[in-house]
Amino acid sequence: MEKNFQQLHKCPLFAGIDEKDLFTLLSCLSATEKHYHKNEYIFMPGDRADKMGIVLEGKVHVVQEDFWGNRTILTSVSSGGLFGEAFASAEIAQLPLGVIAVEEVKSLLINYRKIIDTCPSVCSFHSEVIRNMLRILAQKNLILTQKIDHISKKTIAEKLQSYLSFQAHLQGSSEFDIPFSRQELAEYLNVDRSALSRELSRMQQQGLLNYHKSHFQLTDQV
Amino acid sequence: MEKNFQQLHKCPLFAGIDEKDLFTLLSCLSATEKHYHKNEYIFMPGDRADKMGIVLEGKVHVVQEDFWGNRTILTSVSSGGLFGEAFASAEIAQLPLGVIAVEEVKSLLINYRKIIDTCPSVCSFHSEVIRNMLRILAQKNLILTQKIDHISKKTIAEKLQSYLSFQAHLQGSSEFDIPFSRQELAEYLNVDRSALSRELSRMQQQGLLNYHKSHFQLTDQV
DNA sequence: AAACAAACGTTGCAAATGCAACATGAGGAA
DNA sequence: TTCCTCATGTTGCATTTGCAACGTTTGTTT
Repeated sequence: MEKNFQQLHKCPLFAGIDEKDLFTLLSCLSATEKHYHKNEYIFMPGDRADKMGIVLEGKVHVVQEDFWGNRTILTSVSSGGLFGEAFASAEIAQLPLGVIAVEEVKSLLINYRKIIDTCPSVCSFHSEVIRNMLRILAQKNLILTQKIDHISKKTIAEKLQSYLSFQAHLQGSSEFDIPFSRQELAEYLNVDRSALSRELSRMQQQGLLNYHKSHFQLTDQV
Repeated sequence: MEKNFQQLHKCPLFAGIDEKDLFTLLSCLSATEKHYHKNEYIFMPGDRADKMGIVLEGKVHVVQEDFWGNRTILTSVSSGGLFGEAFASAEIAQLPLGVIAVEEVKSLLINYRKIIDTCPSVCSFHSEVIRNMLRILAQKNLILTQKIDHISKKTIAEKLQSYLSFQAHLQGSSEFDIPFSRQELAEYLNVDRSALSRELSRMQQQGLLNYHKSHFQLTDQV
């Protein structure tokens, strides 16, 4: 268990909490460590959504199946990441999706009530965890909103303008590097890689921007 | 101010809080009511993101401008709705977007610190507000995730299968009504209305479903 | 240097979609 | 009833995109 404390310290849910207080906090939260084999379900669709999990080791997939049986991987969560936190916090009764171990997984499960119900001993770190939880949910919110903003544009060129403008603003300059390769950017924007290259090429011809690999420079119209 | 209390009672941020406690709570939160004229900015891009707002009367738009000056309306918030809550909760320094009054607006502004910092008088409703905040952020999270799940499918048919499967699951039956008109559904899925009609028609021919207006029945393949 | 692999750019072509124009049908008002 | 309006369905056509195949560049290995 000891070595996992290192992991937990990096987990955003425990940000700002002194390492020496972690054990106290974990017992206060009744956190339990569980191990799962490859392809084993951690949460099944229909389970009560009263728990959330932290991946300590390994990788899990959040998966969903539609009416006709088509299976989709919604997200992949690796070491330090959370799963089930949105359903627990939203106070949803039943999970509409499953969480499955992609490989051997060590995970920490926490009952959500233990987080929001103030504990009898009124530990001071408890309120810190709640604030972290708020920050995590809100940040994910913003990330999701941005992504929708980008991918809901009609054409690839518009998606690119939206994404690149956002990056320029984020990095405070019209010249910047993006954190994606072409293939990754294409996946993020839900478009074909070669079609994306084609559009970038066109936009450069039109004088909207210059680029090389992952380095971009947006240019004002003259 | 009195009549606005009715509104506030319906605001999810104050769910579960007794109406008689609202005034105490509001002063505890240092909530201030402000009025805005049509086209007046409530928040400007670059403002400190330390406040959130509740629309009491009227309607506001959350707007963004990209590098080349293209303006987008991200969301529209009307009576009872919140704005700025994600940025405040995410502890973002500066707002990357603006909030503008579409018409005459009455709004309640709350400093986010007042919500998460436990107040000296330790009012019991305070923790209720925090729990509400968590629920609101998490629910919005799920709504956004679902939308991304739907619109990130490649074809219109796949988007429809994703959306309709979700509705079927939500309503617990393979026969259900959707809360959208065709035009609204097309906007939600980011596709053309007539193209959407065309796909629905095809899917019915293929025996995947039956529909009439907003009533749908998903059918198993025989 | 030579050989290879990986990432990216380019392009022809077919499929999907947007767009526009029109048809149909249901419901409301006079 | 008749007329009108609005939501939805239908369809031809142009554009956009996905897909596949191939060319180019860069960096690494031997």
